[in-house]
Amino acid sequence: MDFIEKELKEGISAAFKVVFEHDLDVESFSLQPTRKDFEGSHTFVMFPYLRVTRKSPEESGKAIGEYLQANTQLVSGYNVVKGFLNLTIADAAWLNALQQISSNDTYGDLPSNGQKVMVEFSSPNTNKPLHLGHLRNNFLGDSVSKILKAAGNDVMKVNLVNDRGIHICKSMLAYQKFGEGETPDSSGMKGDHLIGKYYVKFDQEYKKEIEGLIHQGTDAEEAKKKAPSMLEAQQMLRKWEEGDEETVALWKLMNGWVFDGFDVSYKTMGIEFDKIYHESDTYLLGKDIIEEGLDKQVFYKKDDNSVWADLTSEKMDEKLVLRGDGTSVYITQDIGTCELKHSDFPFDKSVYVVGNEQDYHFKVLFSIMNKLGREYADGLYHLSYGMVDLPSGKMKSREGTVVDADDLMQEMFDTAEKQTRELGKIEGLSEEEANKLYRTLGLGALKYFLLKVDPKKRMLFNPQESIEFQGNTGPFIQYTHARISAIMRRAESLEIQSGFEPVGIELKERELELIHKLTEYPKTVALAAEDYSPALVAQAVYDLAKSYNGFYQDVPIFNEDDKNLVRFRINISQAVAKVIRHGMGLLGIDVPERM
RNA sequence: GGUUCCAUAGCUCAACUGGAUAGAGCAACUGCCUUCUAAGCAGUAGGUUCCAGGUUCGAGUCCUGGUGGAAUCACCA
Repeated sequence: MDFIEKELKEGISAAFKVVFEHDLDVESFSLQPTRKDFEGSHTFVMFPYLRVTRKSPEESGKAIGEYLQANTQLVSGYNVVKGFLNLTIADAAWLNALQQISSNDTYGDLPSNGQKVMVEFSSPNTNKPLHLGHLRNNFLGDSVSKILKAAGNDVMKVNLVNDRGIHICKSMLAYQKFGEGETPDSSGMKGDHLIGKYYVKFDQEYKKEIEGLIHQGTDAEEAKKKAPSMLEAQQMLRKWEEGDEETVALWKLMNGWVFDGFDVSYKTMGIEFDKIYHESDTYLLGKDIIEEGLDKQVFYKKDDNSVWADLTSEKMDEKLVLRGDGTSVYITQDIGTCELKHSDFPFDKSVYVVGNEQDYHFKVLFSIMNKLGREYADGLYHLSYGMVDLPSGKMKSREGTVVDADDLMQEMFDTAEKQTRELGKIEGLSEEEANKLYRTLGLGALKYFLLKVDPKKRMLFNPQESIEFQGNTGPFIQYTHARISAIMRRAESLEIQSGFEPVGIELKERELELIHKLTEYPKTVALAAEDYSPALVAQAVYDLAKSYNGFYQDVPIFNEDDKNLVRFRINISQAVAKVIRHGMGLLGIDVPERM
């Protein structure tokens, strides 16, 4: 909380004590920003306290306002409309706040809270390339990690790669049959795209076989199970699990290609992990915990030897945790992996960035960890984000209705280049600088587009209407930063010293608005961390940039006789740029010095 | 069918967690580049917040019941 708000709340609390002889806990209420149509910046709502004041809302507000104005340096005026007490803060306090912000190089970073947080995201399958949905996942996970870190947590970013299983075998099988020794080098394709091609190929063949069987009179469900391709894929999975040399060699070869491809994509996205888990190493985990659960009577056995968890008391169903033949299912692995993660990094919180289609799975998982008596179970959190829809509906890899991640990023870079050229803004840039700028802008537009929406909500992406560079967009905010950079360059060339004297300055509306927004920024970071919501940061940074552009339009910076005022306005600009850079950084977006 | 989530301007999204006259961007229309970057700024128009009740001084937000949509309810992952 910034000191203006802190002092204000303490003042209000003191006012209640003196005027109404009532103890009002500072933590028990909050102030809200005053609506634009009224005088003032902070508003206190009187309605909830009328029982205490035993006066009309207007009289109560007036009494508090009067006290604050008379007894604090902070409040220079007030007005009461209905039950809303609007408070005006003295210019000196705002100027003081700006100086504090300016002198703080890590403004926006909150003090350490000693909490360890693990964030798991991305978690791709190695049988197909990344698509738009993965982009939302990756950007979200990366941004949330950065926000949590800024909010004072010790953060560990992990990626659990799903590199084994029947879906991988499908690609392998199709490659064996139709691949003819093709490699990423020979085909000129990125490894993940090459493998994806064979995954689609498998599905086509498989569908043909099903149709053939149905034509011969087999019913649909039966045909899906009996199709030769599927039987072969299952056979291959068994061979893989037995460690068959030839199968494992092919698996390693093809996975290697995919990883090379993914590395390129992650690099383009600007995303890194602290640790990578492979499901091929972890898929057998969890069985010993199932044993433990049986001993503790958290689980029970059925006649066929299969093991179950009964969650009916928590309005969920029974859940299979181990098959009758002793092999594991999805949740078995997750139970084991959860334990492994905690022993690797004893977290207070563990965040799973996974789509909301798995809501039920995680509810079950967390409930089981809880029943098993894991003290860390309360810290498990499913960051459940909504799907990205296309106008045609949901994306499906197998049906080819996906927006490919690499293609989309390239399109964004191309669009950025086109727009930059059209606006004639490449003058004076080297080829290398220009290319870097296109990437910064293109990726900024894309990340901002996906992160500005509340993660929990599903969102729509229309490929026909390309992502904008004007309005509420990444490039708009980047542009604001570039503008300020230009001002800083000019200030430097004019040898204007930084810093200003906080006296004799009468704040303009636009200046006050900017400082007010700057002071609220740390609160936004804290709230974004609490809600796991980069959207809050995006909104705040956009608001700030929007305000700055208004200021830029209305208020001259250099064309001003009072040199102290010039320095003050440069100081504001610098502080705004600092917060924009910090906020965009939390979204994983770079800001350019010129554009 | 059960469970969970969602429904706000023509479109994409906000609304500080129950506060004042519901805000931005895009699209449409008007203005503003011989002064610091027009990827900008200012303005016009656009709303029965899906419907019907309820709680409250106050409801887009909470409760109940509808309508419409999505996800999930696998010995797939």
